[in-house]
Amino acid sequence: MTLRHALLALLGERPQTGYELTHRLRGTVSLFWTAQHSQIYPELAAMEADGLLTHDAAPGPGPREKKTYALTGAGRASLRDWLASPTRRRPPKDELTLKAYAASSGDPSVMARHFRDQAEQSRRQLEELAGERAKLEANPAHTDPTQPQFGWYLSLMRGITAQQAYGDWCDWVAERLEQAGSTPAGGSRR
Amino acid sequence: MTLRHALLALLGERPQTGYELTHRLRGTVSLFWTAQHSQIYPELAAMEADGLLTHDAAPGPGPREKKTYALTGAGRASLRDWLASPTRRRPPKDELTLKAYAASSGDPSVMARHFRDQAEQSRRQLEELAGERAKLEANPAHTDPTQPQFGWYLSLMRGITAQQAYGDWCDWVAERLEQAGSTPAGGSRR
DNA sequence: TGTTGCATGTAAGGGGTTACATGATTGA
DNA sequence: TCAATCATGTAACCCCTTACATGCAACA
Repeated sequence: MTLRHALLALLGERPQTGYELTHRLRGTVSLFWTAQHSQIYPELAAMEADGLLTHDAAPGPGPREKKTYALTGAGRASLRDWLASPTRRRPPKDELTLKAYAASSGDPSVMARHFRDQAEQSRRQLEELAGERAKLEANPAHTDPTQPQFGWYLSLMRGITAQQAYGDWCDWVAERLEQAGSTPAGGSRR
Repeated sequence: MTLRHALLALLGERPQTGYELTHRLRGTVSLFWTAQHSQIYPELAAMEADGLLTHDAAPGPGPREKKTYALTGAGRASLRDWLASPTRRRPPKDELTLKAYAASSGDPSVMARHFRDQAEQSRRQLEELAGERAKLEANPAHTDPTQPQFGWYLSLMRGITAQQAYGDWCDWVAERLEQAGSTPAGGSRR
């Protein structure tokens, strides 16, 4: 139940609606956590039932009320507990690395193009992230550990360094595959 | 249904039992894909029903037969198709980065220790991976694109570079948090 | 008039983890 | 005798994605 912690983390900054939370989990936050609105709305209701949240209702644009959720004391305590608790790292699932693992079963030149594409995509995303970084660094709040921008900056840098490593690896793999593709298959010995 | 592709990738090297596959998905392969036996056995049965696999049965140690699965022609074709198909990268979920994001809601010095621990753990795992790397590099097959060791090497290097970037980031975060912890909270202005 | 944004909800189904269940052989 | 390794299977439950469903306001 880590979605719960993600929502506590986001609501720790300020009260928000499910709609806002959904959009934040598609923006920069999506670099390390994602969720659909269909998951978020029921979870917010469950968290309120558990006493972690309360909401203010206002007439909404559609047929239903607009609900702005805020942390309760218990919610804030739960957030602090989670931040202090040990983190178990569960292994990421990366389909592209899996393909690299099975490289000997595929066509080297086709796969090389594949990895080049992925590297290219990675570079494009890095440019976007560099823009975000510049924005944050222009604001001195990103060095103040009591401001949310501090955490934003830390996690953005994770995104940038991870993306950098990923892109570099893709290029390296592509090179190895291209070398393999130019010398005829099975060209070593047999 | 990517578990299916992972199993195709592993069986592409040689025929194996569900038990062997389970253990490989806990060793080096776990760096980029994992699965439990409770997931694997039914999937192998489903793949056989779909004509991708066949099995040889032998008397097993327990009450049931031991089944060694091998790719059929269709299985091998499916593996090649997958390798040539575009990969959609789905965002990884990283709880530690989420905690960094929420850093302003926590105690800097407690969190700093947390990130130091994680960096330490990362370094220990890197040592293990370096051992694996040395083993592979001692075997010249790791440069031959027709040998499974070629793919093993590619994916192992992904694990190493990713782990390196992760550990470095953890250390960097810890430093920032330690600086914050030494100067009294809210020490900028107000 | 048609699309985008705001705003909330439910349902179906796939994927994954944890736990239950069985039983022989080997080594401490 | 007790634990670990080999070996396969099922059941319950949680998490997540995709799709269905509603309806107002603003803008092109």
